Amino acid sequence: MSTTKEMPKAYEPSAVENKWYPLWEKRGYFHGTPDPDKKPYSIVIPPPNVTGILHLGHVLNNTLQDILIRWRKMQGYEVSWFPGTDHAGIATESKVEKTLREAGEPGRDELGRENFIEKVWDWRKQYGGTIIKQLRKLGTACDWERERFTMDEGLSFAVRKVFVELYEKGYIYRGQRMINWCPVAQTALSDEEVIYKDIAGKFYHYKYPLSDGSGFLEIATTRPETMFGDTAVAVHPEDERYKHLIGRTVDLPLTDRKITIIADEHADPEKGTGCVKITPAHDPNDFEVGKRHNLEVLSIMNNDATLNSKCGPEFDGLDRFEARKKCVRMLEEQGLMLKIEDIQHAVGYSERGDVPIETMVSAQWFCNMKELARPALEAVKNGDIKFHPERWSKTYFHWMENIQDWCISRQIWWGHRIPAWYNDETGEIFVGMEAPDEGGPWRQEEDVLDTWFSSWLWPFSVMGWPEKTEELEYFYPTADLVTGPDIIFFWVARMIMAGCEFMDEIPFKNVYFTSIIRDEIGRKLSKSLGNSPDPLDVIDTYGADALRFSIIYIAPVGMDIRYSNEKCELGRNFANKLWNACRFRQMQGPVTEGFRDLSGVDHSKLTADEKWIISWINEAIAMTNKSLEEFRFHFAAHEIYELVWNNFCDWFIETSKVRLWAGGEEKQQALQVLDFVLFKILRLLHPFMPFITEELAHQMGFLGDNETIMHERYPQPLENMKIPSIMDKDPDLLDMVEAKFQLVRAGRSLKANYGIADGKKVNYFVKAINQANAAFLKQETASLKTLLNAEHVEISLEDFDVETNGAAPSQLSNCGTIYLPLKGLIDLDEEMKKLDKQKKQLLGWIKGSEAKLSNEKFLSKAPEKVVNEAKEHLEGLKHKLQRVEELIADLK
RNA sequence: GGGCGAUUAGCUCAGUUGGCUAGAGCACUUGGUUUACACCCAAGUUGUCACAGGUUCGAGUCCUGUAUCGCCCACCA
Repeated sequence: MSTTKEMPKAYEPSAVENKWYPLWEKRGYFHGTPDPDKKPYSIVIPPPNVTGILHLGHVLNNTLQDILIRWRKMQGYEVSWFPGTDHAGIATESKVEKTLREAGEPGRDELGRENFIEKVWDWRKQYGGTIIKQLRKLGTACDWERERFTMDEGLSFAVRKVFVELYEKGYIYRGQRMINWCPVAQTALSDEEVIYKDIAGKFYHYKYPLSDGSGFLEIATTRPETMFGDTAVAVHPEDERYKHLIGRTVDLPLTDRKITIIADEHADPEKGTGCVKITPAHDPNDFEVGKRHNLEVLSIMNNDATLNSKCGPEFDGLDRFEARKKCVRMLEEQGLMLKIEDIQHAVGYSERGDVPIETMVSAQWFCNMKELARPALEAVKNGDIKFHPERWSKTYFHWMENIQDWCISRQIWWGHRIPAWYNDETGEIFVGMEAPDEGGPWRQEEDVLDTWFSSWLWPFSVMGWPEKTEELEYFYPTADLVTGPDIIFFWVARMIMAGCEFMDEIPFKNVYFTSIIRDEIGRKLSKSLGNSPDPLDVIDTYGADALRFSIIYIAPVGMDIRYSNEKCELGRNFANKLWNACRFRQMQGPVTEGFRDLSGVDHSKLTADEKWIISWINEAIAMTNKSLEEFRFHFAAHEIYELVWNNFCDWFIETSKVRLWAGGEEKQQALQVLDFVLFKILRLLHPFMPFITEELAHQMGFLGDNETIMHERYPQPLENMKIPSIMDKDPDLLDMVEAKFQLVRAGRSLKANYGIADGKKVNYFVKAINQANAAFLKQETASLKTLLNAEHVEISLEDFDVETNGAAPSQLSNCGTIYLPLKGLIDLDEEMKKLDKQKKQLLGWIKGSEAKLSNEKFLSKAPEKVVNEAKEHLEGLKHKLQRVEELIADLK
């Protein structure tokens, strides 16, 4: 592999990204096959809606999964990330309807069921792959050969099988019940699809006159138009105000009906007027009251939420909100309206249609979840499944412990048609995998299933269930699930239930809940607000790696992210920094043989700086692996960022220049260490920034044309690498290296304070604090000269000679005091001020420290280690004070 | 009404079983084209850790309460 081609000065992501992804895919690197010699690691993607286009939520979510997949793969697991899309019944159906409408083509009802469904399939063929293509731009290592769609043959078969099984068990049933109805999509919805919003509304108080003319009842409601469906008025049985009226009737205004006053505990004497109008067909509570009292269930609404003929000719066909106005007006005209109050109240909205839903009674299919919930609840309680952050389990428990029957039928066409057939002659219902083969007037159920009724099988249906496939055997259960907390009920809970029920095994061991992404000022990202950046634009501008890294870097665990495109500069700059570090290395010569294991280096000859960087990389390796184990992604990102930028680039590369410029053996060793560290960094970073790391590993000559960084082992702490001489921990040595850097900072600071350009060569004098440091610093003179950009650095145990050199500005550090002799140019006032300030500060700290150490209780109760540290600390402070006082004396 | 979370530098946030003289990035100030990088380097400035109590030798970290903001759940007429 040639490494002589010069790298461009700045990293240019798009060419690199477009080159590698197709290669990776073509070479099958993303594909996992059952291998008994390896441990399996699998993830199923939360299938995006087939109508979807990539947004930042997907970016975060899929980057996290990709990090896990690539990391585990490099750790030696056989991995497979099962991708696919969800048919998203209501969303897709309305999307296609809209498309047809806009194209002026015949609409859904005109086309009829068969033709319309065909149109949806056409649409899916044409546009359904959009998000899948977009995911590739992000670099996701999905096992594309295993891509599935929730309406594929196999998955549809699984859905039918599950339906039949649950029906036979008696969990699934058909019944007349109160459901949520979306007037826009004109279908039933599950409870989870209803979003409650606090809305400003009116509270209407008006009269229901007693039929005998002896007075009236005052009732209060937010929805007067539902009065056409009233079949009773309820009062509390113990309510003294109304007790005597129970059993009598009122004249229902605007109608010619009389309704009975009934006694029911539902009526709360404390609330409103204590009288409640009962509308069994349109209110869940009233429905229950109606059942208790055998009241007529009087439906007054059409499917599009207009009133029906039961409401009389004046209201028939009128929209519910129009009807409300008209009702109010008529009540006022008839002198029945008492008062209208403004109130804030929660109104259920349909997720899709964004209009208030209607609760109404309807014949639908339901699934009783009680038994299914039991083992699923247990699985999280006993820790078989862990939530991260853990607190989400509370939400889960609460929902699962109060789980309601799931309304699973939808009055749309796009989806899995319910495998039930009605015999109109006999009234029989047949439920089975296929239509009943005996003759007869069997008619299949028109309804389809809730989309989530296929999604909840995803972890095993993608692997071929109910067939006992090799994949299922090997990759199930999956390891980790990465998803948003907003679908904990819709999806996560139900998958756990389905896994326990149909596989007899949990579907995943860990669930990581991602942050919710908001804009800079904390608003949710949405198309209508126009605050939702297109990730593809971001990738164009900054690069996929930059986007990935930035979003991980800024994502706090379990909290919302405040995102803005500018934040991607962080990732872009980081990528560029890494690029240039490699570029620098490459300019020094071809790759060395020791880039994997430092094999060309006599370990006993490693310099202090080299040991220092190796110890740091070791630390970073340990921390990164640990952080990923714990799903602390941003921690890992910070760890690597700091390693690369602060430790490697700012210090190590700079100090290694001494040895590189020296040439010969010294240079060879320096190159080996640089290669060794860089190759570790690239591998460490690969899961986060897959493109640039692959590119650089090749550019640097670490890998050949037919190799990939994905097949390299993820770095492990060096203890496992049998390089004992590197790891013979010499804590004093590492401390001395740190102290050296501190000394360098002090020296640079002196320069800056005196307005001397950083590049100007100067002379320094260093008084070391002791023999050991003096010896060390002497040995490091060349390094100091380079780092300080100095002509000369004199290391001594003697005092700086004020007599001959004149007073010089100085700075303390942990290994010595550094002086910048300026031949009389010193600003004495400034120096005195600086030293005075330091002295005051030191005195303050010493006082605090002494107080602490003279506290008997501290000495007796604090751990010995803490006490000793405090003592050492005080010694250090006193020593520093002494040195400051000497400097002050010198100035005088 | 119940539950959960947040409150730390101008902004966005770290701070993992209590040991901090409270950190990072961005922004800001000053200087800099040193043979990797101006997507850069160097040197700086910036804080009653929301408030009030408590536990402790020691609290940003634990406990109680208060305030503000946000999210979720709940059938309220």
